[in-house]
Amino acid sequence: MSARTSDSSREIPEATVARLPIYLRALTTLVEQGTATCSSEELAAAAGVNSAKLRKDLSYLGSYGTRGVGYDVDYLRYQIAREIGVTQDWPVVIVGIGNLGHALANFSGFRSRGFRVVALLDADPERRGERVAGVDVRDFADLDAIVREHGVAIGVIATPASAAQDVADRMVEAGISSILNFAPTVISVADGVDVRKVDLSIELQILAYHEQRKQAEATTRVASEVTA
Amino acid sequence: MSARTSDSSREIPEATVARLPIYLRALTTLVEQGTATCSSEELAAAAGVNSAKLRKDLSYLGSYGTRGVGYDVDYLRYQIAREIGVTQDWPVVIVGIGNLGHALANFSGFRSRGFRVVALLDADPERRGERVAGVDVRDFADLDAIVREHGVAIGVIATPASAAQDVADRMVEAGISSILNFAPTVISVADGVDVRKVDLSIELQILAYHEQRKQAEATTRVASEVTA
DNA sequence: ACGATTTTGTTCTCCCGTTCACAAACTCCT
DNA sequence: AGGAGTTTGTGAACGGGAGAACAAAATCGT
Ligand SMILES: NC(=O)c1ccc[n+]([C@@H]2O[C@H](COP(=O)([O-])OP(=O)(O)OC[C@H]3O[C@@H](n4cnc5c(N)ncnc54)[C@H](O)[C@@H]3O)[C@@H](O)[C@H]2O)c1
Ligand SMILES: NC(=O)c1ccc[n+]([C@@H]2O[C@H](COP(=O)([O-])OP(=O)(O)OC[C@H]3O[C@@H](n4cnc5c(N)ncnc54)[C@H](O)[C@@H]3O)[C@@H](O)[C@H]2O)c1
Repeated sequence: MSARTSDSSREIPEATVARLPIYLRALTTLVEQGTATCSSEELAAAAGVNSAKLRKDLSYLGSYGTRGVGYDVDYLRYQIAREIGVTQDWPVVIVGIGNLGHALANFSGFRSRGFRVVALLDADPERRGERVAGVDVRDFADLDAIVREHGVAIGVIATPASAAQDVADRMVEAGISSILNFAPTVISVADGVDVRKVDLSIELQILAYHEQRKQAEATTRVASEVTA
Repeated sequence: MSARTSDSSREIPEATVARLPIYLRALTTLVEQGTATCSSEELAAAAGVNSAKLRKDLSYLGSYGTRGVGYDVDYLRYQIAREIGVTQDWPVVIVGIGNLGHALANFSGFRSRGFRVVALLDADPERRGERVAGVDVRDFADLDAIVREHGVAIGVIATPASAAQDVADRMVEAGISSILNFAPTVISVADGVDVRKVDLSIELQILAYHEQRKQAEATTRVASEVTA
């Protein structure tokens, strides 16, 4: 028997995967408000998307709604959490405990959303011994042991850009196969390793581009009104 | 004469706009290394994209390369910077000076990439008087005055999610028209205002999804090898 | 029991973005 | 000068995602 497609064979489009966490969050808010059911229209509004898109996204997971009624908030929330994989807890290591690393280590959203910081690592001996949010800062050289011990699959890079590629290489070597990179540099990894980046400067520059356009637009409008 | 399209009328696709900052960074690195010219192949490799895509992206800005030679690194860098709008300096305000706000205020990448933090604002009186990276933490109520004084167009939200929508509303009211939101919540704004979000939890959850897939895949592969 | 009403799940169409492939344009060497 | 070699800029084909629109399925009221 050929197991060509895996048993949970539904292939979920990347664009949909990126939105599932948003739906999950919106549903969690609804649960906290005591809402039992909601329509695709309501949930879409809460998530800031088109309702047709929401329904299509959910249809990739299965048929969890009831026509004429809507979705059971708690049930749908569980189904999405299961699909994403956050019903289990993911151990995470953070490398580079400077300004940003401290903020990340203190970030409560990790724990509450299915992630657990099992180690904080830094190359600088000065940093060590410090305790951030209940976790000791340890030597970067301990990476292998920690990954093996906790079965860590996800690593966060918060070092300067110059160190990011090296850290990524060491992570992959240690067995990590998903990396979230905060350093402003492109890192390359072997096939099968996922890298996502969070880049403040890029986001600001995108905003600046549109801002410039808006301002140019406003200027030419005024100019043309004057000449009219 | 109808000024239907603005004078710099080239409409740059959103996907391209999002990549221009990456090219800009790669070019800056090349300049620092003393490289005078580079081919689309080299630059694409540095930026982590396909070279055909790079060339098409650059073609929206104009024809700045030389066939058979490549691109003049410094010239192209300037052209991209101008197109994005980072040849001028953009004043920025950060609201919510907690863990993350401190890290952002200390982030050197702001200054070096065409942005200047002109104010740090917090609603908590306890925070005030503190000086972070040479800027005083001030009352959130001062927002209007600061925006007017410095002509601020870009605002960064680093408050808890519960305050984000309110902060966004106040920002827009004050005249800000581009917002970078770090709070894990959807904020809605009037037409003409751009919002971009940076969301750590979402990024981690996307990684978790793929990680789960990889692990399931590995398990079924082992299983089928055993039965084979 | 049955029609009116609501809301999902899905099909169909359009558009944007990616990639291939190649002619045009430039350099360099003889 | 001219041909060989390189590299850009772009036309064309292709794939995936967004949104409109609607049939199917459920509830509710009578
Ligand atoms: N601070 C921010 O708000 C912010 C925002 C966006 C991006 N970033 C990026 O995040 C990264 C970290 O920023 P930061 O402000 O925290 O910098 P930082 O200098 O305060 O901290 C960097 C830390 O990484 C450690 N480090 C350096 N090399 C290392 C290595 N090879 N292995 C392990 N640890 C190593 C250093 O000892 C230091 O503690 C930078 O790349 C920065 O550009 C920061
Ligand atoms: N710490 C992180 O690494 C991290 C990562 C991702 C996202 N976030 C998000 O960023 C936000 C800030 O995180 P944090 O860890 O810095 O939280 P924090 O509680 O340390 O800081 C929040 C700050 O916002 C201020 N504030 C609250 N309401 C305000 C208002 N109405 N106007 C102005 N200021 C107000 C508070 O006084 C406080 O100083 C949160 O939404 C968090 O979920 C944080």
